[in-house]
Amino acid sequence: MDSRYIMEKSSVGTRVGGSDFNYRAGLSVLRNIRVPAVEKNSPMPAYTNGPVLYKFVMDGGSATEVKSEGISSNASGLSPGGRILHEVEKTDMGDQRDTGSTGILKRASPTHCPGTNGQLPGGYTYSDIRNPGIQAELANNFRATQGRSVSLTERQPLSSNHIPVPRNRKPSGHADKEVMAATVLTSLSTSPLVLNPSSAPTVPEPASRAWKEMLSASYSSSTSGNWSWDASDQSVPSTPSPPLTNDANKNFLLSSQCDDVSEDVTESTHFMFEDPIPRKRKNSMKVMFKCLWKNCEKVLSTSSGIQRHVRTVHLGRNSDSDYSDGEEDFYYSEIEVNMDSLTEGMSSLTPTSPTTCGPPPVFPPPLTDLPHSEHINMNGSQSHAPSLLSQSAPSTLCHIRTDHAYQGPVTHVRTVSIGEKRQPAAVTHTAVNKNHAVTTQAPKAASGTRKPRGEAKKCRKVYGMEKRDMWCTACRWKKACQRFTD
DNA sequence: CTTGCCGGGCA
DNA sequence: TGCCCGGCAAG
Repeated sequence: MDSRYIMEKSSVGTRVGGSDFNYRAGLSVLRNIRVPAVEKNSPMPAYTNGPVLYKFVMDGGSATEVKSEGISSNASGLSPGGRILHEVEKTDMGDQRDTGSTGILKRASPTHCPGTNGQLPGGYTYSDIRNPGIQAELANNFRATQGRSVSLTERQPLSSNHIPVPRNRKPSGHADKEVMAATVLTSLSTSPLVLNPSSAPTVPEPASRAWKEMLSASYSSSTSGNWSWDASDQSVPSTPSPPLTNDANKNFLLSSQCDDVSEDVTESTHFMFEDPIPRKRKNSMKVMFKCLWKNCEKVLSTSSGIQRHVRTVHLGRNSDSDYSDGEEDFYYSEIEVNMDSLTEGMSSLTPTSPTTCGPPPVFPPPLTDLPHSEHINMNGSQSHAPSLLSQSAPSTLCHIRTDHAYQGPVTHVRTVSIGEKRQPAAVTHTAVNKNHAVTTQAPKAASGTRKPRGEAKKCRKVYGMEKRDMWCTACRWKKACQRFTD
C-alpha cells in the first residue's frame, strides 16, 4: 500500500520518469535527470548536469533525500525568488530536522515552497511522498470538509476525528503527515495554476503562497514509479535548448493534470529534502553557482546572480522583473570549489557519493549510474576509479575476472612463464582475488559492454595451441582467461 | 589475420 | 555444471 516501499525496493536502475534510481544498501543515489521531455528526444543521458539526489535510507524506512546541486545559500528556505532551498522530509516521529542549520545548499525548485512551514508543528512542510493514495483521499476529504467549514485550520494537524478518515488510513504516525499533505493538496486545488478549480474552495492566500502550497502538495502526493510525461500534454518549453534539468520543472508548472503534478512530485520531492548533516560538504568548500545552460560555463558566486544571469541571458526575461517561476533554478547548479583539490567541474558533474571519502572519482560525463556505482564499489580504495573504457589499463587493480564456473583447478601452481615478460597482477590466483572478483563482476556484466581485451598474454599465447592442455580451463573453453588476468 | 572471450548450445 | 564452439571485436 505504501508506495514508499515500491520506491525503496526498486532495484538498481529503476527509473522513475526522468529519474534514475540507484539503490544501495543504506544509501541510494538518485541521479535525477530532470527533463523527461528532453529525454524523449535523446537517449537517456547517462549523466547530465542535472540535479543529483542522494537518498539516505534510514533504519525504519525513513529516508532523506539530498539534492547535490543545491543552489542557494539562503538558509531560510526561501530564496528571493520564492524558492525553497531545502526541505527535510520527516518520515517518522521524531525525525524532523531543522534544515535551516544545515548549510547545505540545495538547488531550489521553483516549485518548492515552504508552504506552511513555520506554521506547522514540525516547523517545516514535510512531504510524505509515499502515500499518494491516501493523500489523494485525504485531499478529497479535505476538500469536502473544507467545503463545509474548515478553512486554514487545516494547517494545524488535525486529528482524525475532525476529518473523514480514509478507510485504509493508518491510525497514527502518518496521520499528521497525511493531513498536511492533504492540506497542501487542498490548497493546490485552489491554486490558480491548477486547472481544476471546480472543487476548490477559495483560500484567502496570496497567489504565490497558494502556488507554493500547491507545489508542496504535489511533492507530497505521490511516488508513482512511473513518470510519464506525455509530450502532447505538456507545453512546449519556451526556451530554445534548455538544460536537461529544466523541462521537467517547467512542465510541472505548466502541467494541468494532477497526475502529472503528483508524479513530478516524486522527483521534485527529492530535492526538497536534504541531509541535515551535510556530510559531504564540509571543510573548506566555496560554493559557486554554475550556469548549466548548454555551452554556458558562467560561474557566479551568488545564487541571485546566477539566477539573474539565467533569467536574462538564457530565458530572455527582464532582469528587473521580480517574477520568477524558478525556472532559472534548473539552469544552474551549485558547485563547490573545494579548497583542497576538487575542481569545479567535478563538483557539478560528479555527484560525490556520501559513501566515498576523498576526491570523487572522475568519470566521463556520459557514464551511467550503474557503472558509477560500480566504481565506487570496486575501487573504493583507489583515489580515482578508471572508467569502463580504461579497464584494460594494467593499473586497474580490481579487474580480476574470475569465473568459478571455469575454475576447477585454478589455484594450481603455475608452471609457467614461458616468455612472459609482463606478469599480470593476477598471477597469483588467490581465493581473495576470486572473492573480490565475485563482488565486482556482476555489475560489470551488467554494463553490457564487452570486456576490453586485456594486455596480458593469455594461455593461448603463452602456451600455444600445441600445449592447449596447459591452458587454464577458461581459455580452453574460450572464456576469459583465468590464469592471466589483466 | 590473430587473439580474447561472449553468448549460447549441448550433454 | 562442465564443456565446447560460433562469432564478434580489438588489435
